[in-house]
Amino acid sequence: MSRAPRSPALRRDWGSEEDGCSILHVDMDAFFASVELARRPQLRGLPVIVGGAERSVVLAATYEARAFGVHSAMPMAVARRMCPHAVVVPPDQEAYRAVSTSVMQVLRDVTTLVEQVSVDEAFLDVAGARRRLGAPTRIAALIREQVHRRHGITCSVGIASTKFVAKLASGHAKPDGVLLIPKVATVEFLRALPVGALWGVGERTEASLARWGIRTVAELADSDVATVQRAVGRVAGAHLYDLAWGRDPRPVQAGREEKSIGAEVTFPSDVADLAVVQTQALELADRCAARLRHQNLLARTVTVKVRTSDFRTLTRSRTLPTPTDVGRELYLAARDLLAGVDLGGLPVRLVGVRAEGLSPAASTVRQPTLEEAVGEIGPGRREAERVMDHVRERFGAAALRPASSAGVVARRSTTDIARGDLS
DNA sequence: TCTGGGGTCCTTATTCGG
DNA sequence: TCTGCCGAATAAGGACCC
Repeated sequence: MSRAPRSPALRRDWGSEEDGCSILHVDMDAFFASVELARRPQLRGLPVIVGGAERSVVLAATYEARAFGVHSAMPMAVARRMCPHAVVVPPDQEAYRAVSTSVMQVLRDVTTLVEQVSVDEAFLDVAGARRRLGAPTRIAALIREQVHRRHGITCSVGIASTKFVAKLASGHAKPDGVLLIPKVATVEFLRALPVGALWGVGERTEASLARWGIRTVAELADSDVATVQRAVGRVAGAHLYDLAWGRDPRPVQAGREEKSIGAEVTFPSDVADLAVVQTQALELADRCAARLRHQNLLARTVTVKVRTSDFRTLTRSRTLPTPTDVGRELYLAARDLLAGVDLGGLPVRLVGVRAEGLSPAASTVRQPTLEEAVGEIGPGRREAERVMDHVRERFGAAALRPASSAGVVARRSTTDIARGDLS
């Protein structure tokens, strides 16, 4: 699902020397769309778009849909216009996660050195697996065969001496291919690319570099480091310069820890009533807290995010006196923060709640807060939320909601309740 | 054309304690 | 006691990635 620019001409034979090329980047092809096709074979050969209803973007598109100019992150309204006969499938994150977990297991059977980057891609360091399984190209073939046999989906693999080049290589191997960039060919491969291909160069950075006459990786590599740093900043400049010369010392890191857990929603239409925004925040805080508890983590900082109708994004954050995994505590902080945001009289398009400063619950000392002492929140509240976790586990996420966000549910017909629905 | 939801990382400004 | 400096922590925003 990478959006980095590619040059078709670079999908060629760069040599077969595999020594020093122990990094593999495995990337699923049109992942969400492929999963949908695998379980609905009648859709094969058709332009298929995975995406939500109104006010959303394309999450994945089959190559048939891409032929019409549809690509991921494109507004759905635009995609439908470009390809009116496309089959639109709503996303099923649970199904994608399940396939992802199974694919990652295939990779971990190759080596323990697997760094999962997202739901559909991962880096492997196969230096230690060579004796057992053979050369990297052979390992890549093995992985591709296994993934296809188990799930009926294809993936592409990039093989190189560094993570960054392996990732670019997998992008150029797509769809359903393998590309090896021998160590000696690295710089030549990179020079042909536009700067936008470099990791960390998006629209803004690309424009900044262009103002200094830098449009290709070759131009960047041939520039003075100081010039690049003036264009994009000291740290980023030095980093980009190194990447342009194929220098990327970052190792494959297995088992990276999460830094934050968040949830956000875009309203179907903009909301002017702050009470509605706060009620939504309650549900989001609850979701965050449930995930914290599920992973045995506590959060120290709460951040709220608000996007106004003019697409301006504001954030406000607060560090709690003591770390928590209680939804009520996250919500109280979020509610205060929301009340303090100056929206300039504009209605709200999106609201989000994020928990940051995470630490393992087992090793974090929790001091009772004043609110806990007077009983507003605290151990009792925490136990209640744990019970709710169990109910949701058994009866589904919709089984329980905070009372103040249950207005819609309350108005549902009694037949739902008669059918045994707990809400 | 009209822009999701999940994140990470970096920069800059401010505050606070020593 | 006042002032200045420094570093760490916090807060806000923004760019970027999939």
